[in-house]
Order: sequence, then structure tokens, then C-alpha cells
Amino acid sequence: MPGSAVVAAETVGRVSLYRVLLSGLQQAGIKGVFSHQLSTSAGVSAAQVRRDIITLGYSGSPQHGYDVAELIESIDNFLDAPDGQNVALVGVGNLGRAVASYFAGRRPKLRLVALFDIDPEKSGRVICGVRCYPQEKITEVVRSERVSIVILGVPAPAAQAVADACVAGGARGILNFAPVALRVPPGVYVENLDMARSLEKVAYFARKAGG
Amino acid sequence: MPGSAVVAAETVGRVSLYRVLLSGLQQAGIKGVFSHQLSTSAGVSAAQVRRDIITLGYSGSPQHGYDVAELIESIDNFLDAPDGQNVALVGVGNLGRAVASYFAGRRPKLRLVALFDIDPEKSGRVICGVRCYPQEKITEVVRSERVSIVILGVPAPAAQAVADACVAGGARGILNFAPVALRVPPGVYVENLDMARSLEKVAYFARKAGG
DNA sequence: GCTATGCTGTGAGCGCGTTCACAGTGTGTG
DNA sequence: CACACACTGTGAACGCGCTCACAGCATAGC
Repeated sequence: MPGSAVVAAETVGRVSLYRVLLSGLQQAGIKGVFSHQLSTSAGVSAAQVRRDIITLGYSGSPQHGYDVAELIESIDNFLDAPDGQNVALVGVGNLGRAVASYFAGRRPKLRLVALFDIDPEKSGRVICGVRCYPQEKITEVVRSERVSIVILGVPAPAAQAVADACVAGGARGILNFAPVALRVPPGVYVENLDMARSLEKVAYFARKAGG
Repeated sequence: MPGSAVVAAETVGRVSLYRVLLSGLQQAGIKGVFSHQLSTSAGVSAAQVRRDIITLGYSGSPQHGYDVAELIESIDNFLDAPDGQNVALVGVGNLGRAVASYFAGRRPKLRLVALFDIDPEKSGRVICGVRCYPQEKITEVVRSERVSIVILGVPAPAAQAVADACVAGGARGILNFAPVALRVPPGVYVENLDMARSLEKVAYFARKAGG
């Protein structure tokens, strides 16, 4: 049964990408797809695609490949919580607003229900249709709004304290944009997304490859 | 000699993180640091930190650990091009502006020299102190401005065409925010940074761990 | 001076995600 | 009816990054 086995984080990431690609195919009216087609669009090997799909509990046929609609449904079952998950965003700067607008209505199963900012100008207002609270209320609101996922867009020095407040309120997952390793209790998942780091990787290899 | 050996992308990313952490220590007036201290802040093992530092060509002493200033200098030598690298940003949306403001003046060795946007309202103007060009000029401007790194903040359907134009102009590295695998010639490095994917990973593991 | 301590540098080994290569299977073709 | 073909599903093997564990070494304490 899918869901009981341990799934690697990389697999989950790829599956998420497959869903985006499959949605594109579906909108183009394409009904079936083969592993090597997905592998080209996703930039991974065909064997990888097949293994990933098996972990979803879905099977294709050697004759017609995978049914696009069915595969999307399998991915939905795999990735999404049946009744959705509530998301909060801490730090409504440029980055925070970009993330907020990015997810506005695009992921119905992930509802952005609260913003937090340390700036009194922002807290109390409604931004992008979501209410912004002062940062002291994090634990309280995270708990009352049943937030399970927090997007952390605050400066590095504040990140740990904010993370602690979120965890105290019951958050189970953190998407951390700050360049520090967060200390969290077991059972809380942290994904780091450091843009500066990524850019410097690109800069490094651009230099090494180019000369 | 460092620079000649093949270095893993993960190592480069961690080294970039070390530099951020070390800068913080330096500003706090701390002169020396041990591998286990860095390892705690970076969220990796101490052995990992030591191995990474060796690849820089720097050595500490068993008595005093690593000299913060010297280590930062070694990282600078390792990561940065002596005369810097020019960066362009394509797609001046919410995300693009966030990235632009994020790097404004923070990385002196990475100069943001050009913006591109398909919207005629934006192209022609100067945004955040950088001139914005129409998207048709990418190849031309990338070449004339000697841009080696491109940040791609355009929608997925446009990403491949823009990437091709950038490569044609001589770009050697791409930071791609679009959820597609770019096809690029050998020698061009692509780093994918898909925020939706990362968030869905967090959502998945928040659900699995929490229940 | 001799031992204890704690760090760096590193060879060896491990684990895990990925890839290889092929068996299984049904369809299309002559 | 037999054969060729293309794709899925998967056991086995590979490779690479990471970790373990220890040698080397200088200082601190007695």
C-alpha cells in the first residue's frame, strides 16, 4: 500500500514536477504518455520515471503507457491531504509577496490562511486577500488556524525564534528561505531554499565550464 | 591545486553557506572557529565541514581550528571570479523583483547588469537601478554586456526559448525558476529552483510526520 | 618530562538513490 | 499462426557522497 513505505524526498519532488508536466499535457488534450516522454520533460531517466510512478501505486500498460488523467489522480492522492493543509507565511517582504502571489489560488489543497510581519504597518492589514498578524501572535494563530506548513521569509537572525514559535503552535513543516540550519524537534520537516546559495553554485560552474 | 579537481555541486553550495555563516561570526568579532561549530550552524556533520574546507585548499590547525578571516578569503578565492561576473534577470515579475532586490549590492562580485521583460511597459525603464530591455534583445545584450549568468523568472512555456537566446549570447550558467527541464548544450550549467516543488515536499512530509 | 585531551586531516567503508539490463506482455504484421 | 517490436516493471549492480574511526600533533595539566 502506498503511503506506508518510506519515500525519499527527491522522489516527492520529482512527482510534484510530473504533476505540473502532466497538467500541461492534459490541457493540450493528450490522453496517454510514455515514461520516456515524461523523462525528457522532467530531465531525468526513463527508468527513474517508472520507479517513481510505481511508488505512487499506479501502473501503466506496456501498450499504452500511462493514462494522463489517472496518473494525475494517483499523484493527487499521493501528494495532497484529502481536506487540504493550511499554510502561513512569515515575513511579508519582496520575497514573501512573490511567494504569496505565486500560490494564490494555484494549489487548492494548500490554503494560505495567515501572514505575519514584524512591521506594525503591515500587520493588521489584509494583503493579497489574507490577514496579516503581528509576529508575536504566531504560536497562537498557527494553533487556532490549524496551520501545518510555514513559509519562512525572515532574515537569518530571526529565523530560529520564528521557527520555534511555529513549532510551538503545531506546525509540522517549514520552508526556510534563510541561510541557517534550523533546529527543530523530531517529526518536523524542514526544507531549505537558499537563493543566494543556488546563484553562487551557478556562478561557480559557469566560471569553471566557461573559462 | 584547488580549482583543477572536480568539485561536487553540493560542496559548492555548502561552501557558499559557510561563507555566510563566517561573515556573521566575523561581524561578531570572532577570530577562530572549529569544524563542529560550523557544522552545527550549517546543519551538516563536522567531518563534512573538514572535507569541504580541504577542497578549498585551506588548512586549519588542530589547536586553534580555522582562522575566520583566512577561511573567508579562501572561500572568496574559491567561489568568486577575480574580476566578477555579470548577471542578467529575465522576467521582472514579483519573483524577479524579489531576486533583484535581494542581490542589490550584497554580492559585489556578481553584478546585475541587465533586466529583460516581455512587457513594453517595463522594458526601456530603469528598475532598481538596472536598465530593462525588451525580450527580443536578449542575445544581443547578453553578448555585449558579457553576461555569464542568467536568472530565469519567466513562465514555463517561455523558458526554453529564453534559455536558448541566452546561450546564444554566451551565457554559461542559468538559474531556472520554471518547472521544466531546460535543454542546453554541454558546458552550460543549469540549476533548477522550483518553489512549488519545494513547498509540496514540505506539505508531503508535514502530513506524513504529523498525521 | 610524561600523560591526557581535543582538534584536524584522511583512508576505508557504508548506504542509498540511480541506472543497467532483461524478463514479461500484448499488439501489429505478413 | 509466428515473429518482431516497444514499453512496462524490477532484480541486481553501480557510483558517489557521506560517515566512521583513527593517526598525527600540539597544548595543558600534573
